[in-house]
Amino acid sequence: MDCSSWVNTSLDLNIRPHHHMLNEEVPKKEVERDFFLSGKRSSVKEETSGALEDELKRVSAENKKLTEMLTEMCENYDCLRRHLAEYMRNNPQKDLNTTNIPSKKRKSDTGITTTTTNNSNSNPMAINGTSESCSTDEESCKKSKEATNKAKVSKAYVRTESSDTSLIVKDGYQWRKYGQKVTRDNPSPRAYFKCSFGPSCPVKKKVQRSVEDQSILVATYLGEHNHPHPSQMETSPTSGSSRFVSQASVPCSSASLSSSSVPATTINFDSKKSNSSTTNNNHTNTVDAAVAKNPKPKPDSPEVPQVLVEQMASSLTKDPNFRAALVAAISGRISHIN
DNA sequence: CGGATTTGACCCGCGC
DNA sequence: GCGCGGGTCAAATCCG
Repeated sequence: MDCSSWVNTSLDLNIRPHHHMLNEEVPKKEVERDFFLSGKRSSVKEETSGALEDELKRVSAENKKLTEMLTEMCENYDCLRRHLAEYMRNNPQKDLNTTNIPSKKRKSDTGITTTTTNNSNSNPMAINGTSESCSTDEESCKKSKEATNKAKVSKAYVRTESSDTSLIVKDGYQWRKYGQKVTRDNPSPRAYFKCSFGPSCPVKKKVQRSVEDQSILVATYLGEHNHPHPSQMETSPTSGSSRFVSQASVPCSSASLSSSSVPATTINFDSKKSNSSTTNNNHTNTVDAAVAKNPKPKPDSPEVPQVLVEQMASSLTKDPNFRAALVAAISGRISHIN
């Protein structure tokens, strides 16, 4: 209610809410007038301004802390990104795909795999698990290019209970299964789903268990939902968290990566090359790629899950959508407190 | 009974 | 041209 929380901060926490004006035009005149009107009221004003100052300090400190945390996360992210780039250089053959089995794959399937192997790093539009372009070096790419231009492709890895044999990835959307196949390179069946949000939504997904680790489900999403996330429709629009879920863009952002319900992430196929020089909007791709690389937990690297968590956290903090949601959430919280 | 799932058949693109 | 394999269709079945 009061204006104390609306300090201009480096986090841009204050997006000029209506309170804001209290600090500007209106108060000046009113304070002046009040001052002349009654001394009693001016003392009240003094008290209030003291409280406001305190509040201001508190919020500023809070803001500073948040900024520091953010900076730290960003540094971690950069560090991880460098490591990833280095790793990619050292292991150019290893793909993001969970199947390391070299297969004489056909191109239709590899509208996906081709995009992973060529220079899609120049794709500034790829955001959060999307691959839109095949590059130029393959003619055969034409068709998959068409396809991928129409349907964005993203991938998510979801750890499930080992006892859980279903091919269900809970990402918040409703899916209708329309087929199941056993593919050659993987003994476990692949399930095909369409978004059940009417025929208007073209999104499809494939779900299959990872070859290396049967407890990991690999969900491949094709296309973008043209409707809001169900959770967004159900919950109040003022809820910061729900807004975040919906803004986490694209398909599948809320699937869980582990049994402990770590928020999941979308994986970009071509992101492994999504270059490290890109800034801001693309950084998530690189990290997602790193995540994508890790679905098969290496026995000799027990720290992997933690790394995943850190990567996701870093990725999230770099995500403008997430930041916007964070700002909204914090702003809401602060104003709620007041 | 209606919607969701299952599953065998079919289609189509690709490699040989 | 043929065979293979992934993706989709649609009838049958299941389930609430």
